[in-house]
Amino acid sequence: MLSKKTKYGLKALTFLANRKENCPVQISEIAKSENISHKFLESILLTLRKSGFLGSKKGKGGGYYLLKTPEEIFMTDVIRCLEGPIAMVPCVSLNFYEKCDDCPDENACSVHKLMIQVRDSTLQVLRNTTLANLTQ
Amino acid sequence: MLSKKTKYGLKALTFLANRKENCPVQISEIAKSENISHKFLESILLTLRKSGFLGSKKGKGGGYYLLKTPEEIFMTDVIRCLEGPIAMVPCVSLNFYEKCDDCPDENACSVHKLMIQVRDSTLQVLRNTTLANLTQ
DNA sequence: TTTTAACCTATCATTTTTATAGGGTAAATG
DNA sequence: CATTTACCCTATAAAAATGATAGGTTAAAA
Repeated sequence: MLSKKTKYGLKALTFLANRKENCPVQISEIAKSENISHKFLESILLTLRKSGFLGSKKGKGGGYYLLKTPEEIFMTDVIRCLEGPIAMVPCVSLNFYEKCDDCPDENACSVHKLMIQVRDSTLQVLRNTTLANLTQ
Repeated sequence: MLSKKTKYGLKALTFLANRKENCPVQISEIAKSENISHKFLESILLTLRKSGFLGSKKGKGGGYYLLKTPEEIFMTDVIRCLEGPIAMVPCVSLNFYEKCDDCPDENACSVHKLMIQVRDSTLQVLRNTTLANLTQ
């Protein structure tokens, strides 16, 4: 299940990408338009800024804006930033690998086998989708 | 992230499918072999029995056994039984559909759009994989 | 009738998720 | 240079989901 954090993050990014001018947009404006709690959205945008997706400006007329063009923002990167691993089990994760406690040999594990296939098919979608594909 | 419930359930099913004879196997034997808590596994096998994947026999020589051949047990069905929806958001779920609170129009939602694609690519894998593909 | 092993319900502990509180800091404005 | 604005940051708490345990019940075999 996709967390609200990731869902809201994607909606906010889409909102920014849909604007004609890439000038700072206030948290409040995004929160209101997308029905998101202001404070919760604030923490999400902060994460996106720290990961290099967004820039920010303080004070009057401040807000958040995209640091890249929508075409350059890949879903793999956004989801890994907000949601964490794309794989459904840590033992098949490319970026967040972890060994399973209960598995003596992961090459013999049936779940491992299946989840590699699921991961790869999900990756194929996410790698070929950018923020630009979500707009309009 | 795949729950332990689903993971353990898949491992147990694979364990049963890998046996030469389809005779009752005790919970304890599966639990020991797969490093799963006996009681937790018990509740999982109960779920699988109630959904028609497994049969059971009480008393001495009792245990659980497959009710279908491994070729007839599809990953879509097992995962929906143990994990719930395959989709990452309820608004794109085929079997567990729910409207989102925050979305006035889901056809205009960027997340909705993306998650339909992810769902479909995952489904393609799970629909084409049976328990038989996980064995040996 | 004793033993075995599944059946069933309730409960609890832990972790994760979601959300809120409240003050701090930088920038624009007049 | 004071005031307002709006992002920055840490801590915390409420809620939900997950993982695990406890303990007795029932059916079947020996």
